Amino acid sequence: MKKGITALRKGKQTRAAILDKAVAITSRLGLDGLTIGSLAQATGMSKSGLFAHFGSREELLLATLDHGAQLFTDVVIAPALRAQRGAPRLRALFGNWLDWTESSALPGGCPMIGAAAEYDDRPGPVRDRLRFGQGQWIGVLRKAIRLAIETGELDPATDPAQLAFEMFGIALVTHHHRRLLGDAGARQRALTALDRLIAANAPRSPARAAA
Amino acid sequence: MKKGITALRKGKQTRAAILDKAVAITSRLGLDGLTIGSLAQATGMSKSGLFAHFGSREELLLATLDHGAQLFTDVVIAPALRAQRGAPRLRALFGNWLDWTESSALPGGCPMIGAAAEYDDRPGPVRDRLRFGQGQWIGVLRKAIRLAIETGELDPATDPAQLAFEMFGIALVTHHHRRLLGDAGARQRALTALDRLIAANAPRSPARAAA
DNA sequence: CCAATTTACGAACGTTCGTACTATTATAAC
DNA sequence: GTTATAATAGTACGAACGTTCGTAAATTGG
Repeated sequence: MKKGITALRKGKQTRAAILDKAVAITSRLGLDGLTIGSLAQATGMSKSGLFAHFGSREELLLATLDHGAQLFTDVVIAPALRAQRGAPRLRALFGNWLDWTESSALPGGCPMIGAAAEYDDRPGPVRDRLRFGQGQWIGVLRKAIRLAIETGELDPATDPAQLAFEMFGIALVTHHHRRLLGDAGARQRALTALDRLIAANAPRSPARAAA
Repeated sequence: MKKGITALRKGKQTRAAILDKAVAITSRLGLDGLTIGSLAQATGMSKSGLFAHFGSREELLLATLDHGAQLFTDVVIAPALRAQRGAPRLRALFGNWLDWTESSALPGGCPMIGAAAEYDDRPGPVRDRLRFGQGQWIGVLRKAIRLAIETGELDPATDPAQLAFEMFGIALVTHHHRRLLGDAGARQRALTALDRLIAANAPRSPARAAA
């Protein structure tokens, strides 16, 4: 038998394949649209065979969110960390974020944004997982902002939480406008907004960048 | 028999009562969560009796969106139009918008925002209706911005579309942070962000406000 | 008050939902 | 190669889904 470099056992790799499809479906139809039957059909498996991988639908939803979060980390965060800390990294994070919502693997945009809108008022494990993921991501954003303050590219008086909040808003409205309204210029508007956001938080006394 | 001042026939007023509940359910569970059965239970009606008012589930969804839009107009737009044109009206629109998402009639926040996230990738009458409503609202925002330019409270170089876009983003992230993350300070952050937005678009040469 | 019409109900349809069980096949370890 | 185990399929279930139909009750207009 051939064993790939990853040496994944059969079950694990079909599970991963299932979750790829699950993330895509969630992207288009939301978590509510992710049913065992439709997912089985999409993967060519039987309902019961697929079901055995997760034990319950809720576990499937949680696994899908985890899979999506892992994908997000790989595609959005990790590459941006290779950019120079400070403003370049902040812009890279933001740009990758916008790209992510247009990824071909996500026919309906960011699955977490959709899921958040669905589950923000439904207490339970799904919402908890969502909160955790979004909290992690906001933490990454805030840290990148703090580093930009350290490099002198942002004013020391900048509130990282406030700036992350506003950046998040731009990402959400970009998603909203492009997806729902078909606004092709949304991305450009988003970049314009980010520029103004950074400019508004530029150092008041033009101290040269350090580090 | 007593006939109210509105002189609504029986059917119309139960229909309105149904739609009130429908909007509330949509607020919490989204359009996907709005089922004939649950809505019948919430109103104390039979499934078939309720169904007869709409003829199909899709028609129920459309009627729910229309009802929500009407509510939005009454609660958010109309009162703000009594504020002085220009910056005051713009702030009133924004503030009413934020209040709307916390309205007691909407236990899960703005139903249109939730529905938009669900249906932004599902072509059909529901998405079309959603687009129309959101487009109308954006039009109102842009007009208010244009008036603020005319009164001299915003710079003539201000792009109404860009500013409306960014305001929309703040509203979305406020909704997101408060609902999902339980961020009680979201509203204050939103007002701070709006202030910054207006300040950033303040007239460059301090021409006195006209009109 | 009566007749016409609107409004609501109850029962049943076929489908899909999530899940439980059993059986069968494919894989991994020895 | 044989055996133990993991992975998939098959079947069936009760519940909920949207929808249809025939009928009873309530409301309306004359």
